[in-house]
Amino acid sequence: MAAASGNRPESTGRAARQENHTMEVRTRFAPSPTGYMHIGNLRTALYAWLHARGHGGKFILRIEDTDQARLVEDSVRVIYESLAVTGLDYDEGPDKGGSVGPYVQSERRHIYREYADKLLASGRAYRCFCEKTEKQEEPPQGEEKPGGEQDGPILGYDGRCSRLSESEVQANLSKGLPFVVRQRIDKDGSTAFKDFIYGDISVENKQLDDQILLKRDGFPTYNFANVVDDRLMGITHVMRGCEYLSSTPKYVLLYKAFGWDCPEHIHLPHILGPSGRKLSKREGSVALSDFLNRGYLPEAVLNYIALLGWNPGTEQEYFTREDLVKTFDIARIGKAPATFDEVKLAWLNGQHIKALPPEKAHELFARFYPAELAGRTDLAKLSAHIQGKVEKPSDIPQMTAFLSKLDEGYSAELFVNKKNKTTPENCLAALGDLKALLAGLPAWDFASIYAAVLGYAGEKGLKLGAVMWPLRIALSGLTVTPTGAIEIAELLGRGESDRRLGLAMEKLRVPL
RNA sequence: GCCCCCUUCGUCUAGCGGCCUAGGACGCUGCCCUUUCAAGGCAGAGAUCACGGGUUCGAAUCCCGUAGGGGGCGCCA
Repeated sequence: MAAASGNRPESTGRAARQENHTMEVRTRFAPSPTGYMHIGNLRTALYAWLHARGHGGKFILRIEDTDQARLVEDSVRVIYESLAVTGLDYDEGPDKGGSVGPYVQSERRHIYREYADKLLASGRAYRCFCEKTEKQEEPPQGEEKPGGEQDGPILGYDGRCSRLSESEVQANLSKGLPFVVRQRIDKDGSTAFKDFIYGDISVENKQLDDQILLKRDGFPTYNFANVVDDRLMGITHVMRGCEYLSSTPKYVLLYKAFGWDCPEHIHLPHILGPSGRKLSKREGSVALSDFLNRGYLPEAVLNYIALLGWNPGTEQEYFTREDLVKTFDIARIGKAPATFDEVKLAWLNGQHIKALPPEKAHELFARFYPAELAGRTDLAKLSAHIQGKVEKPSDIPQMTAFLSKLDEGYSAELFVNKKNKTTPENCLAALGDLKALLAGLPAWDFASIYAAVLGYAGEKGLKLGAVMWPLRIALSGLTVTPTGAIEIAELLGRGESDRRLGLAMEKLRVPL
């Protein structure tokens, strides 16, 4: 106990957070099959996985498919693939088995019914025969709310069926009326729990609705299935987004109703999109596949999202998956939401690309080379040249377009550069000399071309940059290229290099 | 509307009462470099720690309030 704060609620500062090491750590990732892996969910999975792996515990995959209306075909496969590609391996799951299965909620309906019956028997739950009340649709975005007074839905269920007599219930039942099972919540007092990240959270019970446990179709709600499953599966640390923070007291009440101890609750701060709202599809990429398709490495994505809401307490930012396992600590998860910044992700991706063995980098880049480049240049060599500077492989087609086709309309003004003291005149002269020099070269490889250019610069008393500048532009039509000028010449080949040099000279003969 | 949570450079963050004239990273700017740009190395700009009160010899750090932001209030998860 942190005594520093006297008899005030305990500090939620990091030093005050202590872990319970008495039992084996079991964490779970419990996605619902939506058809794609949301980057925020992936972070939740990552943290849960890291915590299990870092403590020699078990990581469990559970599929939460209790919403029959929203089933998306093939979406469980997306979950498997996402976890596989990111290396978040699980010890128990639908396709792995385990002693507390099944691991798909739709296959556990008899279990939920059994537990709902227990609650019904003890009076902690009741049958509700009321009409279905669904959430009304939000008004379309950007539309004025007339009167300006109708924000938010009206507060919950009035609990009328909780007062039904036993005979009334039996009568309804024999009439075959459909019903849901609701949790009976005493509206007096308040319910508190201690979140590992956010500290003491307390909500007045009158704020809590008699939540539905079993739906009309017999499927459990998330609320109910979650509590039952986490308990039955022996989950010690429940990690999930903090949108559940204010409804957790309801879950706590459910644990109490069963006479169960609560697991450790670890609510994670949100990841925000550029607008400051929860990261969502409408403002850019949220699916893991979006990032993978653009050539982000799974490990870089993991590295980046790990840092969104967590930090190691050191200045290290580059982490392999194994580094993360060694370093990750739930005590260093923050409370404030974090904005997703693709620019920094790209930088980190560049760092991970640099660390790749050259074959692996080439394998990654190869997916992005335009077909027309394949026949013209040595792509493996190109990959080696650009490995140090590619951050986002999906940029490759645009970065390398000049190699397969020169944009001949580039402006001769590009040759003028103050720093290198280049003018159209001296560029023309240099290019003329170089063209002749290179044409006579016995071998066409980097070393030979470089030696020739270097020799020429020395002979003329020019800075190398002053020679490279016009050469680069002549060969590429660009002032910025992904590789050095010599590499370009080598990749282009003797004939094409010569042609481009000639073209540049023609351009330079026309006065600006 | 009611409830819960959050608030340090543009962004991710360090910070747990004196080490803070607030540190690091991305981005930005500049310099260095016998390949321009990039990469790499170095340097710099950038935060009156949301605001206002209090506690204290001393507060970014503790307390209270205000504002702003986010989330929840579904037979969705």
